[in-house]
Amino acid sequence: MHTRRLVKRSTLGSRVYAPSPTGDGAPLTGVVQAVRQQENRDVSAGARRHVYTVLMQDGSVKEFSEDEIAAGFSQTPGKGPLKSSLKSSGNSRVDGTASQGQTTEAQKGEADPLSPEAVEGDRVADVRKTGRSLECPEREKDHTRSVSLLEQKRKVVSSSIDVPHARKSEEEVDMDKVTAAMVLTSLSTSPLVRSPPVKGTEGVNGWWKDSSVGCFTPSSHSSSGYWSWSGPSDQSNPSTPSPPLSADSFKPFRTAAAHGPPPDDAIDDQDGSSLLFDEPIPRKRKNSMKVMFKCLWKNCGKVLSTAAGIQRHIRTIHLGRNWDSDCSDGEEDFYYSEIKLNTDSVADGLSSLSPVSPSVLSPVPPPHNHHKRPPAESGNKTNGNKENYSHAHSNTTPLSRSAPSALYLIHSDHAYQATAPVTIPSTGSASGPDSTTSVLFTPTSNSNFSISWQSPPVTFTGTAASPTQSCKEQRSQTLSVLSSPPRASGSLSRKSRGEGRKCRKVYGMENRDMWCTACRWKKACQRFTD
DNA sequence: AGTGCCGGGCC
DNA sequence: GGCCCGGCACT
Ligand SMILES: [Zn+2]
Repeated sequence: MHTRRLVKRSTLGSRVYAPSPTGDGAPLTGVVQAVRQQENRDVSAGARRHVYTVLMQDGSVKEFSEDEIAAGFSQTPGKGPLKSSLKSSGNSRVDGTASQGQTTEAQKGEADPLSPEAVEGDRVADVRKTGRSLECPEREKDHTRSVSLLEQKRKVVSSSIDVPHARKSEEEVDMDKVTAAMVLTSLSTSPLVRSPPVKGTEGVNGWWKDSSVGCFTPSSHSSSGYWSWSGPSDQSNPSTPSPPLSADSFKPFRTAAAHGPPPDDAIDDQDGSSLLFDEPIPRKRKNSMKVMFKCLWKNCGKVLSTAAGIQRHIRTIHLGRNWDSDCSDGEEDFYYSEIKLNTDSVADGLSSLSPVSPSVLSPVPPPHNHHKRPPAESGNKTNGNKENYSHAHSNTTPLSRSAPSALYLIHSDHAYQATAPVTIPSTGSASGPDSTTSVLFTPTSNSNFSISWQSPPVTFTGTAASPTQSCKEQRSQTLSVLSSPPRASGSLSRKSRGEGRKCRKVYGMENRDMWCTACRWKKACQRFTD
């Protein structure tokens, strides 16, 4: 509704890049203090152009023409075709009509080649205007495209935020996210190395920090408590105590969803221009995710939709092997990672971003392989069991190696422990020590874990029937774990259902009275919590 | 089709 | 509150 975001107000207060006085070097940033319009049919812009009075970062005040500033913009670091998230939609104004002139126009001049699905630059200008550290990286987007469709939706600020100085292109950031995620996982889970400091990868750290502040802010908090919650514990969530919008909010690449502004509402608020409210969205538990696989090889951001594809890609392109699909030693696993995204819109963005161009900061590839970067070969031929946690498995680093696996084992173990003790109504199973029970409980589906603790990995040493699948699971788990900041720990983005059996299953409908009350009331089981 | 459980309604 | 259940996500 009343969305009115004022029409393109001037860009006063906006931060802009201006050509460096010396003519060449890096552009300086400054804040627009005033804007003047001049009649002067100049070249490009059409009838009029603006002159900006900019307060430079060094304190001086200068005037720049539209073009100059524009140039500054376009040379912004990343040249990413990134598209990302902005969800444009314009309710009432937003679209291009209104604001003609300004920065937008200039930008368009040079940035559109890449991403077709860009959003309108307008929006960008808008945001920028707030003066607050701008964030959304989507500076260069073409505006040409008929965004009309998009515009129909509500406009939401992108989830990715970018700090002006950050010199990375969006894609780089994306890659880094993935990479860092991996790093963090392996490290943080390692019993030996508990501290977060990821040494040697400060670059990664850097963005991680940045993005967590500006980009994602997963405000997930699900009242994971018992059904008799004692109030949602919003730990230190600075933002509004708003209702649990999305529990599944952060997928690494989740960008502004087609619906509300969930992930970044916090940001939005600060932005001061939160025009939209959350729509009704009655129950949003829907999860139409799409899985993509991204190559983590240095400077390669290839994204494919199938694991096989990406594996092949890595094997042939990066590892220099050429045999076919099926026989792999599993090494490729280390060089790609799975990413989930919901709906197509996002997918588009990713794909468009795949053609990476080597730029300043190169993403750090899977840290643990760090040394083994050069096309190594099947060093440890643990055999192609991709059933594993991609990394950590046949790895060289002792540390990382033990970490994740340990974690998983423990985890599963724990889970079983919880259930095992339960006395199953049916048989008395005369002498049924652990072995018996375990057998009993082993769920056929996610047997990866359980098996490993019980019997030698022989099981899957052979040829993994459906590697991708299990792989997938692993990864997703991994990702979700790390994508959530430490504090949000308790709440996973979702509660991967299934897992342990609950009262109903254990006791059966017949013995309903044996269920815990929660179960009886169709609430979250209290007896068998996962 | 079955399970787990959220959101709600009724008392 | 206790209790029940519609309905949905997920398997
Ligand atoms: Zn129960």
